[in-house]
Amino acid sequence: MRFTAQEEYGLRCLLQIAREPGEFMTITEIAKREGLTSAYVAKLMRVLRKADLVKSIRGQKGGFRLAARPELVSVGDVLASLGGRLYTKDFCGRYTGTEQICTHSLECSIRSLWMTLDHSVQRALSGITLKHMLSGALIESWAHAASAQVALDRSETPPPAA
Amino acid sequence: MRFTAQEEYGLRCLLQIAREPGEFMTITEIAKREGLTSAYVAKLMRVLRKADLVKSIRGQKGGFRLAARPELVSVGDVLASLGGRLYTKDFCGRYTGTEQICTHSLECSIRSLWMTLDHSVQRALSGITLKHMLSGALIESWAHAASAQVALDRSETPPPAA
DNA sequence: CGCTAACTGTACTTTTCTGTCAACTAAAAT
DNA sequence: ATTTTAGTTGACAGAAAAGTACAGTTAGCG
Repeated sequence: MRFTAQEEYGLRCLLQIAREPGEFMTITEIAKREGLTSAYVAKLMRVLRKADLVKSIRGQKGGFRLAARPELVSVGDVLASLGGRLYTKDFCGRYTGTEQICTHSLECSIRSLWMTLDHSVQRALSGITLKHMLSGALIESWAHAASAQVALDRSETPPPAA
Repeated sequence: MRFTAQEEYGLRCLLQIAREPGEFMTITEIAKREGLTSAYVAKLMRVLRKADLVKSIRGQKGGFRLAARPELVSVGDVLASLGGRLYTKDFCGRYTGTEQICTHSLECSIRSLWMTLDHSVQRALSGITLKHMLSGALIESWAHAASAQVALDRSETPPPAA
């Protein structure tokens, strides 16, 4: 179980854009700030644009901005766009037979496990928005040695009820 | 964020072994039950053996058995052996500078996010053992439309306090 | 012993994911 | 209109993961 490069770098690029609200940031600028090549950033931005997470304009004065305000953008959606979900319905199809059989066989203990883990991750992600990331709310929650979720719930900017 | 093939198939093989307590199961038998090639199962079993999750004996009458009773084997440990942890300390090293700088920069919001997710996954996995997987406790927890963790806590075989 | 069944280890091939490149299109400035 | 800046696209090369092949070792059995 691991994060993909696309998730890591895509989220970073999105956060760089989110830091300058209202402005359009160019690929070159994002690349410079993150220490990535422009070509790679361009590829990542394409994914984010297709997921409607950013809006782009071309030509001079072009660039990218968030499609919505940071407090409305769930990190869960961002990661799902960049790297997909942990568990999807077609997961079983690649090896196991029909879903009915699967449900009663040993393999499906594993399917349930994957569902459980996906559920946990979604739960943890549900209340975290780009704004939380920008404000350092997550970092603080660790500094206080409490669970991230609990700390977020008490922070100055309460997350929406997912 | 996704599961590796090694996690999926390695855990399946381990569960096949766990189904026949006391016996030694051969690679051929495991491969047959899971529909995998013997060569691939052999590779997976090596990983499990090096993690001390199974014991092997060679020669005729050889095979594999669990190194410990199913109720003592945490699925979290199994997955960590097969695919590593979601977040590790050296994670930042591959791109960011020192940990101090990292803590106060934007990238570290991401580091905190990865830590949060790792924490959630570990929490979900902490109480799940091979025995739970075998007994169908996870499947039942989904059938009752409750969170897996809650359902497990109430099941006939209470998980150890992680 | 010698044969056979079965695990062990290394090296190899194939596939998938990362990251790059070059050619293209759009918009603004002059 | 031309030039320049900047996003768009698809094809490609390198790296990592997945899966295979094969030669070697161990242990039972006759």
